[in-house]
Amino acid sequence: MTVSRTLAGGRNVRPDVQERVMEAVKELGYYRNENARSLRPGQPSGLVGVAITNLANPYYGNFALGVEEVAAEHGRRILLGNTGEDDARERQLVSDFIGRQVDGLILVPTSGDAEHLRPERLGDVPLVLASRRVPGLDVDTVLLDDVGGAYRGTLSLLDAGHTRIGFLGNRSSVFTGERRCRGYERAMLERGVPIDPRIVFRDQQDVAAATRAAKAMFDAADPPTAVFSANNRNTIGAIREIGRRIRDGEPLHPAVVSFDDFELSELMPVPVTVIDHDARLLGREAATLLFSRLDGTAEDGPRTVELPVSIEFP
Amino acid sequence: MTVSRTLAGGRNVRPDVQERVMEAVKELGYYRNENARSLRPGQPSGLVGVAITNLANPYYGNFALGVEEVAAEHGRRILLGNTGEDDARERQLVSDFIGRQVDGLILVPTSGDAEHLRPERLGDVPLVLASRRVPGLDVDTVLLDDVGGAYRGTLSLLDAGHTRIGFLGNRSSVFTGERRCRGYERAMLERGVPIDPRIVFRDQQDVAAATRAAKAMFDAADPPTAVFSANNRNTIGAIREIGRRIRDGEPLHPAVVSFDDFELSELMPVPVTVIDHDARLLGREAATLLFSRLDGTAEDGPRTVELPVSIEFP
DNA sequence: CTGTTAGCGCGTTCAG
DNA sequence: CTGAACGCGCTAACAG
Repeated sequence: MTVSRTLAGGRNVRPDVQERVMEAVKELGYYRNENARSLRPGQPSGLVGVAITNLANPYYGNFALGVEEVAAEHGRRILLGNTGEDDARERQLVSDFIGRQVDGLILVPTSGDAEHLRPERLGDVPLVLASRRVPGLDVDTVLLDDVGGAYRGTLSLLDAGHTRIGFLGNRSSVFTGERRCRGYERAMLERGVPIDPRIVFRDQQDVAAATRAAKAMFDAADPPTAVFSANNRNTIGAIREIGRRIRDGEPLHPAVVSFDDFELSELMPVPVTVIDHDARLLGREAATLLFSRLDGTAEDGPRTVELPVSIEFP
Repeated sequence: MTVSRTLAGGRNVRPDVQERVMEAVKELGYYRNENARSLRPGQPSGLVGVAITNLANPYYGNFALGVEEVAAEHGRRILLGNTGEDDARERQLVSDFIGRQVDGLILVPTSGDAEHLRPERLGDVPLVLASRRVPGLDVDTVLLDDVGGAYRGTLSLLDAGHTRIGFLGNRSSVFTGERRCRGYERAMLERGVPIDPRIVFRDQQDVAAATRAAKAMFDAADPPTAVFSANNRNTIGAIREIGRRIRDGEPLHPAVVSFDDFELSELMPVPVTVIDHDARLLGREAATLLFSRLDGTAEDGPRTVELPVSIEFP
């Protein structure tokens, strides 16, 4: 008991006894068992469960870093799982996290159903969604200004005089894919520029698929003079294809707007406008939302934070 | 008790009772408390502590992914911490991990002392080091073939006729920085090409510093005709500087060899040879080493796995 | 200021 | 096949 009190800060323990305790702790290599500590109901475990879709994507690595930083500032540790866009894996991770008594959950949901995330299934474990929403689930959420960013990016192409603007993006079941396409459509509609479905490609989840889509786009009868790419993977694919054609001597020189930054964008063979944002900040924001919930500092209803994006011209 | 038995597989429980249990579990949203489960000594917690230096680096994101994958295959979860190359933070993370009863530790050590990693401090928690070694600590380790890769990369430049080859790398206290420089030196020595310290820069930890170093290198009296870059961060910095000079009209066209891959390397204004390797595989290998130790399948002594690298010419 | 009692949720062990 | 007793390490609550 005296040991417990000492390690808990030393209230009501004689200083000399505290010292003897600390000495023994060092000597024996004693570590307090954190799991036993949180056995008693109501005691926090100090753990936060984090499930993201793809750690190999630098975007999510930065996101995880942001979460980890804020968690550390609050003396918490994170349990990390990778879902790989797999519903079943997400469900499994969430139940395991709950079984391990996490104090809260931060999730980049894979676009499935919401059954396993309902409050009644989660008990009183607070949940924060990041990057994407889950239909029918009204909880704290951190998003990017996808629609606004895509809208402004597309507008910049229209302002430059382009009227044939191709689109490359995620499949529409992906939340961000849908939103970014909406921003593109809104800008086009607003300016009365028709959208040609033959140069809109919305099914590419990796660089290889994006390269193929770009190929098809430039092989079309009336190829676009500009491309809006809705994410990093599609941008890399598009530029890879454009670069190949330029090396092969094709007189091709489309303008590119990319949602998501990438390194050395200034050295590309065509000018690239970047819609930039900070994944680490998104992670920090998600964690901040969660901890305000845990501290009881939060307001009642579910909150949504939408982080701004910035546009960087070449 | 019957519930416990049912959830443990159902041995010695009547099938109809099992069904009623499962039904109630679903109805009540019951989750077995994994922490209480591992309270009894000798019971594994199913947790692995992972500490890496910088999650924002895609290399370590991939590494973490590899570890997570193998851990998941073994029914384990990972506790993830970011050290940011900070000794104190690493010590703190390790003790917390032990307090949480992790079954094992995987660590990309920050180059400090080894006191807190000694077996007597760790109890019987097995430790695997990745990417780097800790002086005086003889444990299971997964490394890349840094020396060999740097050696072969440098040779390829010498074979192409270059005799003034600059070097950009990490500070020498970083284990991989030291090893990659050794490979460079070995190749130069072997061919009798003198190393000019005025074009050897070994102190750059980020892109900005690398850009400055490249600037100094090309501003030197007798600038190099080729550059060996010891890691991704230095490569990006070097190419950024080279690209800027080419755009400004300088008649500059150095060959570049880069330890670490990066996207769109084929579109660079100068040809880039890449020494490529798989961080995810490194993570998988580290986890495999750890679990073989946990299963008791491992041999006695500490093992070192050195993963090969591949050289990709432009 | 220090020690005792009790109970958190689980699984091992032993009785029925 | 099912249940009761016990103890894992810890701390809130209550003596002393």
